[in-house]
Amino acid sequence: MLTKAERTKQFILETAAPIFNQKGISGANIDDVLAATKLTKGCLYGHFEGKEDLALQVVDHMLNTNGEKMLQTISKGKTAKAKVFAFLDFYKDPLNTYLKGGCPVFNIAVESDDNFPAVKEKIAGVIRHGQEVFVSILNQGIADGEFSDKLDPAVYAFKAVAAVEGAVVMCRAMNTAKPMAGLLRDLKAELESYAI
Amino acid sequence: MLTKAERTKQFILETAAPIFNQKGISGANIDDVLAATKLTKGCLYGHFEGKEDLALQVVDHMLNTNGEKMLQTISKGKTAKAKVFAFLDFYKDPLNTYLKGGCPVFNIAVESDDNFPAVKEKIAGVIRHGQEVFVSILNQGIADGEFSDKLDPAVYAFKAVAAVEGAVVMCRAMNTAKPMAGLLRDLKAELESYAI
DNA sequence: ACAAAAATATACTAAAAAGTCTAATTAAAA
DNA sequence: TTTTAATTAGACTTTTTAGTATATTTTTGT
Repeated sequence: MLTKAERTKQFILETAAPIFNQKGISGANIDDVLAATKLTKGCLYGHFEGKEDLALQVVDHMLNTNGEKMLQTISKGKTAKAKVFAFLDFYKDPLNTYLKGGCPVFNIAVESDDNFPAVKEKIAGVIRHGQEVFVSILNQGIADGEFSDKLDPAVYAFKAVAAVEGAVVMCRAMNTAKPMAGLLRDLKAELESYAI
Repeated sequence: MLTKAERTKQFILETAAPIFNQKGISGANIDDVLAATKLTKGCLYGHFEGKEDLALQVVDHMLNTNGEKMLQTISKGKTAKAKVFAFLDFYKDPLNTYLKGGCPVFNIAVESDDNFPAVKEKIAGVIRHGQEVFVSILNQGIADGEFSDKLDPAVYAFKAVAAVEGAVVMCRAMNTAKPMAGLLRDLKAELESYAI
């Protein structure tokens, strides 16, 4: 069983995640977290060295959770095509993301870009790894005779992720999920055009 | 001729733009702007009511400049295809954007999403308008017999912008422009596949 | 059940950031 | 060119936010 302190820390991370995802690292403040958790400074500073430490651990928590959710989603598909479709469908409701505030990977990527080099490095790793997984799924699909070798895995993987992530931002700004539906249909159709 | 005050204000906006684009509205502070402009508080507060007013006007300035640059870029192309290609090439060097810190539209979209409703509305308008322009260019291309009517303007326009904007963020995070090149080639090839 | 250790509450201090005020300088119109 | 209005400098105040220190309570192992 988890110790009380471990549970408290976990609780802080989970409660702080949507705050940081929505307000960003610069925009979020300690008092927001205290208000949301209904804990006090003494408690929070017992678990984290300061705001920077908290932010870093919240970021880690968000990225880990996101990675797990993604992996779980993809693993539901048996074929390469099913995996890619599952990935795409993960983004079908950009206005109601599992974590309030949209995709943490992108949100953090934008904010960390010129401000938090350590965080930026972490995000770069997440993106690179995601691309590797995506590419290897497509390669497997080609090897299994599921797709023609005319399909360029690296190009499709990058386009799919970039488009879908960009679409989340655009849909959220415009407050409509409609264009996302068209995009997902299109990306699926393109992949199917390589089906053998 | 511009009055001195007008020039000073313009100078402040131009100097503050990259600061806000890189650090965000929450992350940027007045002292950053004062340091960069080498002006003093009295001066700055003579031109702006406060940080919020400054931020709003900087955002406007960035969006206007971006819109002009985009329009200018697109208008260089005579045919619909040339216009779209020009648009796409606008993003070919995501690591060295004309405004330091990447695309202001996306940066602002991400930050304003859950924090600055007024700014978010403005961004939504910019995105919507961009889509309208893009779609009408493609429609013109179809009308002119440049493209087959199999091309779905709304879908292509949304995908192109989402992908290219998403790609900017990903490339910047990973610190490489390489995948962008592949994406642009792919988006161009797809458009050309509709050429008559 | 009890003692030691850990966790939490509260009041406090420190630092950073925003914003104000008055004097001086400088630009623009008569 | 002079005079009035606008602009700018710089020190000051206020507010917000981060962080600390100590007392108290609660866990946890014996």
